[in-house]
Amino acid sequence: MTAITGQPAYQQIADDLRRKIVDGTYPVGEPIPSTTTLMAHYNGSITVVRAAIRDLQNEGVLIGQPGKGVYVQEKPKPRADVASPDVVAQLANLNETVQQLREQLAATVTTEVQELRRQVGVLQGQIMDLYGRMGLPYPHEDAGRSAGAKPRKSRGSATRSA
Amino acid sequence: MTAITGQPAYQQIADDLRRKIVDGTYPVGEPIPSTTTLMAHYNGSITVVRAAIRDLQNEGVLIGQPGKGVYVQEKPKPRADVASPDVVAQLANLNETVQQLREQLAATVTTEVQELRRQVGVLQGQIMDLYGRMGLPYPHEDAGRSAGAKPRKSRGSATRSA
DNA sequence: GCCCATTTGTTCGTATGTATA
DNA sequence: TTATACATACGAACAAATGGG
Repeated sequence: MTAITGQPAYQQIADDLRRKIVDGTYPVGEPIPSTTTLMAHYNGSITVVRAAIRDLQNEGVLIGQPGKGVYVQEKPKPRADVASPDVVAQLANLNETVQQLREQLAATVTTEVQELRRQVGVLQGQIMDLYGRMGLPYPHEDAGRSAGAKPRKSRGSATRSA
Repeated sequence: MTAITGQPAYQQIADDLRRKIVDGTYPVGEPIPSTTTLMAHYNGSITVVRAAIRDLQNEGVLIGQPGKGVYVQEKPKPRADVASPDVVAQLANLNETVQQLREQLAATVTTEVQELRRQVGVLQGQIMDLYGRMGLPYPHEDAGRSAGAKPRKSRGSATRSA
């Protein structure tokens, strides 16, 4: 269930729980699903689920009662003694998340897609070679596409993962 | 090292670290002992030591830097008012936005890349067929590069789609 | 009152990833 | 390359509290 956004799974779960608390999916004063249920829902281990719950408990959003459940706390956060990295931290976290998403998207495009394009170029070169050997003209299957007279050279070792 | 005071070991360790930070045993700006050292000092498992450190990190007292250490953080003690409903609503909105962005990006990228992969596979099959029909060897040495399968060594079940 | 299933809380151990030196 | 250190994640076990037979 947790995506591959570069963010830890337990933070993703914590954010999702936070959202569901704010929008009323988990009403104030009532318990959220049990740890076992959440494990099945997010398809995650007990570690990440409990880490997410513990974070929200430290923030004062949730409160656990052994033998019963984890309840949504009515009082928002009357924390004065310890600073309030709460909202600021969440905002910073979200900004960083967006940044990471963009970076990951760029990385995916620049690696996967470029590699695929390189392979297409190689294949086009091989096709032209075959048609040349057969003495046939290269059929420009697609209008407008000049069908690259020169396949991308891409000599030497391309991106290689040992 | 942790006594039998009815309090959890990780809280005792957290309190002890807090005390040592306040009294200057661990000065501001300098790192506390490593996790391994603290494990030996308190004669506790890595779990309780890391739980204590994590609590202090959530409180803003400590900050960890992977590869270096966990440093005592200077705390200006903002004591600001917390969590106006306006900010909460904005946070919820941002969380939802990020969630939707993740899904959209994942879907788009996967579909595009998968389509490219399929096309490459078709082309490769056709080329090999053509080379075979002509009785020519498939030029592996020239440029052909099979970059489809990446060896992954995922151990347990990490993220499955439910 | 007692047993039992459920649930949270704590603790143990371990593996892996990543950053730093 | 190697070693250290933090961060995340997996799994397991036990205790304590709760509630229903």
